[in-house]
Order: sequence, then structure tokens, then C-alpha cells
Amino acid sequence: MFELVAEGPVSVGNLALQLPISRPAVSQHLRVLKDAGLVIDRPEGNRRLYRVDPRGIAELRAYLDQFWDETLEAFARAAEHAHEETT
Amino acid sequence: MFELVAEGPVSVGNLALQLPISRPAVSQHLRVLKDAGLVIDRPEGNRRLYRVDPRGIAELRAYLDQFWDETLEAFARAAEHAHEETT
DNA sequence: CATCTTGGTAAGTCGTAACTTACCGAGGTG
DNA sequence: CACCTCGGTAAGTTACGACTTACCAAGATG
Repeated sequence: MFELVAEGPVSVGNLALQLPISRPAVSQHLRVLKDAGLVIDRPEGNRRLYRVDPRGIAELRAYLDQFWDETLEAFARAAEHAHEETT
Repeated sequence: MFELVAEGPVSVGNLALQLPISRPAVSQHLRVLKDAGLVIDRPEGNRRLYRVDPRGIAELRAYLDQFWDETLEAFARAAEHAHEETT
């Protein structure tokens, strides 16, 4: 779903065609993604085109980076302890 | 859950104490995270210590980066089209 | 070796996420 | 302005994820 949206602006109906679920189901998925700040939609005449929101992706990346940092810190602490024992 | 594990190596029971769920529930969560490659566990005497797997985090970041790139690409294509129309 | 601690697994319950069909409103088109 | 396409919303069902209790295996400890 998200991967399809990432390929470029797509309409709801178009997405439904490429997925094994109904159009309303797609609509509901998109609402969740939109609420999560991961996609943006804009009206294009009769239809609505959805695309990925770079800011959402960036936010998610930042969140992951936090874990990355904490993991490294934890490693550092563990290494220190090991050193103490050896010392 | 994941945030607690990120703070450093923790035992299953210790996690359960800090969470509003039972120990088996924690165990099951950890199995999912482990299957997803996001955490690693190692036996420590009687207990098992869990910690975040940096490789899993890196993989997830890489995956996100893909969306980031595709989004930028889509933007580039859109910009080109707009240019054509203006030209 | 009896017993305690620790953690994983099994089985079952329960809440809710994900889907369906049916319906409605808005925008395009003859 | 009748009619089509497109998409969101409502209501209902159904499958599944998250939890519980009960049980079992493995390691520590007297």
C-alpha cells in the first residue's frame, strides 16, 4: 500500500485496482496513514491524489535514530563495565 | 516495550515489572521483535537478556530511506511535467 | 537432589482492526 | 439537468492480535 503511494501521486481507485482489497478499504487505510502524517492528499478535479509526506518519513527516521543512539550508548556502558571488571 | 529494551540489556521479568502486562505477554512480544530481527537475546545464567539489534534498526532505516528517495523522485518527475506544460 | 527462580509454550478469551456492502455527496460531461 | 465517475462514511461481520492462566523445562542454590 505504502509502497504504491511512494511511487508517485495515485488516485484511490487506481490503488484499489492494484490491491486485493475494495476501494472503501483503501480509503480507510489512507485515512489512517493521513492521520499518522505519512501521506498527503490533494483534490485533482474529480479525484484525490495521494502521495507520501516527506516530513512524516523524516519524523519516523528521527525516531528510529533515537533507538540507534540509545543502543550505542548501552553498548558503551556495557563496554565500560567490562573494562572495570578487567581493571 | 521497544523503548525499554533500547535502554540496555534487560531480563524478561524485569521488563514485565515495568509494563502493565504479564510476563508471558512480554515473552510473546519479544519473540515477535526477535523474529523481526529488531532485538537479540543471550542467556545470562538463569535469565535471558534482551537488547536492540542495531542491524535491524539499520535495515528499517534503509527501508525508510527507500521511500524517501522514491518520494523525491516522484517530486522530480512532477516538477518536470509542470515545466513541460509551462514550456 | 529437593526446591526456587526464570522464562518459554499451550490453550482459550476478548477486543478491535480490517474488511465487506450499501449509501451518499461532489465534481465532470453529454 | 440527467447521468456518470470518483471517493468518503456508516453499519455490520469476521479474522486475528494481545492478553490471561496453567503448565513445563532449565539453570541456580541450599
